[in-house]
Amino acid sequence: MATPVSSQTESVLHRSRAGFTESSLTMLKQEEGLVDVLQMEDGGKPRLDGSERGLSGLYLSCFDMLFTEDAAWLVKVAGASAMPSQRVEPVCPEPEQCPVIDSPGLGTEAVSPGLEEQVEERSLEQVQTLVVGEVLKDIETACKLLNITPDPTEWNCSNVQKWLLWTEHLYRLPHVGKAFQDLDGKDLCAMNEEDFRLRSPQCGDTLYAHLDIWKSAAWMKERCSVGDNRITEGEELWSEADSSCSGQPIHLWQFLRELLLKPHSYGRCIRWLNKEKGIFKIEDSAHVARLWGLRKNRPAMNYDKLSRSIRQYYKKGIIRKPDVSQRLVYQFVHPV
DNA sequence: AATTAGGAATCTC
DNA sequence: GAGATTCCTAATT
Repeated sequence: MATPVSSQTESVLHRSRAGFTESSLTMLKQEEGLVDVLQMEDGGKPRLDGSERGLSGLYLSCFDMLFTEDAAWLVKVAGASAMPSQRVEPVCPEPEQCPVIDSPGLGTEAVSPGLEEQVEERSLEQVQTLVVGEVLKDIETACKLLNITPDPTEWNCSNVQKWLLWTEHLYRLPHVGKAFQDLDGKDLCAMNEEDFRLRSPQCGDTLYAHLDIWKSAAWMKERCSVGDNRITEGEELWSEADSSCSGQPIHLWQFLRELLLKPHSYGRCIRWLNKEKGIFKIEDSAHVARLWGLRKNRPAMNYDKLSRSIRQYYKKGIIRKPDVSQRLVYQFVHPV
């Protein structure tokens, strides 16, 4: 695995304009390549459609969108004629060689100065804003699913373990939770990259980089909210009819709705067949069960039990089987 | 083999 | 007590 980040000791002091440290952004950029590799792992078929993506996945989705919807624009932005218009195959064997979005001087010699430069500058800002927005959204989604706060410094030991499990799960890292036992969020945030490596030689650097992204996001959020009551995009999402801030334990049907709300992240494991009628299909029953188990702190959760809970909704008139019954297809009785 | 259905006991808030 | 979990048997796909 590529070492995503190096020498981040001063990163907190050098937040970029968008609020993310240079190292976090570097990692995000490099993940673009990494994700392609990860998604090739089963049977060599690229999986670009949804779940288990997390930050990198959303980041990639963002690029999918740009490439498919406005390929010409992005090619111009990047100033790279070699840029593919579709991301079907991994574009670069080494992450270091991947096209990056805000490299100073990237492609600048190919573009004439003046107006075009300004346009490019603005486009880069737009891309950066887009990426940052997606990262924030993804962190918030993870928070909802794990029932933890976005700010790592507020985590208790159990929250830290949840985050580790989640990150390991998303990025298919080996399980290293034990190496971080009895650490709360403050302890974790106080650790540097070397500390992470000491505790986990295999993926300490990766975990450190991911935590750095979370720290940066929390830092940004705090900065945005100070003296500014305007609702940010993140907070808007946060205030959706969501379970995690109501204090009430989340219901399974709410959880399923939340997953369905994020096709970007979970479309591969659960998706609408007919949103208007509230008909949805569980595409990966084991994965949805795992997510539910994570959310409820029930490691032994499986689809057998989850589906039993869904069936309890039949009598209550919350969920039913659609008129034409299909395997793994259910219908909300009262679609929104 | 996986999914569906529902009874029943138990757990958790 | 509500809602979810766990375990179960039996039927269906």
